[in-house]
Amino acid sequence: MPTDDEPRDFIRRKVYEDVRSGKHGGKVMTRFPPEPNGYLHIGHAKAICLDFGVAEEFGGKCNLRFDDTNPTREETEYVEAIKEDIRWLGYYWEDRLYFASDYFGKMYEYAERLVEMGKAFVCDLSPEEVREYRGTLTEPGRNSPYRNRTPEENLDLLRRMKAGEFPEGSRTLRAKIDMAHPNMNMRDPAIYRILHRSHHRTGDEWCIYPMYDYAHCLEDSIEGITHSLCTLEFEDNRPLYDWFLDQLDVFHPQQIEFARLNLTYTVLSKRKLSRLVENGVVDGWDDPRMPTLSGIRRRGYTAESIRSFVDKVGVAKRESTVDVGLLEHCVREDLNRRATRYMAVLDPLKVVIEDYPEDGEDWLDFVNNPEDESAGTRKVPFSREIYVNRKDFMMEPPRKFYRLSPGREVRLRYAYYIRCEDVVTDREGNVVELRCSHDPESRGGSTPDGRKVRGTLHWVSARHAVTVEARLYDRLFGIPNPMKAPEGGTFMDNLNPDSLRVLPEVPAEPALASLGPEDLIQLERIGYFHVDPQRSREGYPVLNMTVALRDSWAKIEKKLSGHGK
RNA sequence: UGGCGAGUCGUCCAAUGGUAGGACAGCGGACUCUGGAUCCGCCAAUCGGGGUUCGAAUCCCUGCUCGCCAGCCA
Repeated sequence: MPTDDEPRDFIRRKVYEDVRSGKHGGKVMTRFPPEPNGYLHIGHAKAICLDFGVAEEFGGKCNLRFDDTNPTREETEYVEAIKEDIRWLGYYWEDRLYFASDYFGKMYEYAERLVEMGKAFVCDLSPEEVREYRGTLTEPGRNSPYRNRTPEENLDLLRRMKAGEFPEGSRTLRAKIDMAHPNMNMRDPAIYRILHRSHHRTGDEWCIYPMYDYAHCLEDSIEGITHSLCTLEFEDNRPLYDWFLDQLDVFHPQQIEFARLNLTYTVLSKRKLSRLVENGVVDGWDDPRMPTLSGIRRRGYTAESIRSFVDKVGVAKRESTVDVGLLEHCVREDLNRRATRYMAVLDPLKVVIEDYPEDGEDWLDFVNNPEDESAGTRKVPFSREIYVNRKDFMMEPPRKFYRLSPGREVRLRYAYYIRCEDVVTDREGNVVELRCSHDPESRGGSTPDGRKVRGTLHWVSARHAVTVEARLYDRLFGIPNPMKAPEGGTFMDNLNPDSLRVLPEVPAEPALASLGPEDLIQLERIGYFHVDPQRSREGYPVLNMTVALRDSWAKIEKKLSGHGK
């Protein structure tokens, strides 16, 4: 329980006050209630961190409960994937794994009770008729002609519904509230519908299934949930949540709503995400470009960075869209601390050190992680022919360009100072090779004379290089709000065509060949990468770019070209 | 023209009658063997109009804007 500082948001403040005032004996119990019909995404991470976090902070517990009340769309496959995602995020439900379907019996008993109390009735209206009778936002609805059936008749009908005597969709059990209520949810909402479907857990035991509003409040009540946290769109459902619990006179949790997470350059809805998968825009639910937890994980995001992100985003009731840049900041922050540094050259340009012995070789000390001294050093091979990045050379450098150009001296990271003596071009004038000299005094990366060299380049010894694959990812959508579609278009029209670039033959230092699966690394001066557990093969790691390093040269470059024109 | 909810720097979150603060982004600088990291600084906001008060982002009135709700989905 937070001691010195005040609760961080309105939910924690409410819980804090309830605990202090002794409500529920000062106990806190929450739940994370996913429907097992799809994969979890970063938006769910916010809910998970809130549900589990609040419980943890106030000495309570959080249940994992699958809200499986609709057999037409739920599957066991999702149950396992969801459990894995939550575990990965670092939250534990211990032995508190529940299913709404565990309570079907109890819920049915309660339904009979409502019928006996005259608070629910069996309605024979068709779905179309129900819609007509419901009225509109501005006009009241009309009572169902079946609304006045006696409790005895209703009970008999309900039992026969349960026994499977009626076809799917022919009848419903409805709450008897008020067809003129300004809140549509209170206009005699359905409690049970007939569905002759096998359920992933209860099989064919049931052919009537409870609706969300009826089921959810009872699930919470049965589990003794004190604070039932959900998103804003359920605000209108709260009166109904309370109504059922009041009628039944059972333990009454409090539902509290908060704004769901939205992200720029991203879509976060199962429907839209599945459209990306179905249309082959991405490789699957765990494509590293997907905002699903499995995708993000494969991309190389750490659980810690997600939790830190959720923490920074905060919780409120205002609908908002968080800059995806904040997420990127959070991974960089975490990865900077923990990623081992390596060198690889994405766009190689050959450099020959002319005054270096033909078959010479040198193993130089490379700092594994400047942020973590305990990570130590390793040896990296150097030789006469190396690769540097093509963009680190310019024939005619603009102002403030500190890298290689004719006659210019730069440092090779942890190796030598080299000077560009000559440039080899092909017929079209393309630079194909650089001829350089080196200063033997500069071995390791500095000279006794203390001379200043501004540019430091990463490099790979050609003779020693191993080959890796690099997969460079960019935002899936090209504009901040993908939903802002052109006339007659959809969010699919806003896809970024360059969201994936594959470089199958990247020369890299030898150490990269022996990376373990799921290693988190930094390729110096490029970005953070994650060894793809599915695509990598022995000796040929496939590196997913998690996020690029901040690139202030790119900014300067942009500004220079902007002013130049 | 029904009900519910929300409006604070570009973005996200604080301040709950007493100096509008933090984070990200942006801009400038220092430092640096990653143009990374780090450090310092700067820019930048209370939806409008009335009112109450010594004092209002906060309370009252009024207007405006945005979101959600008419599944036998959750």
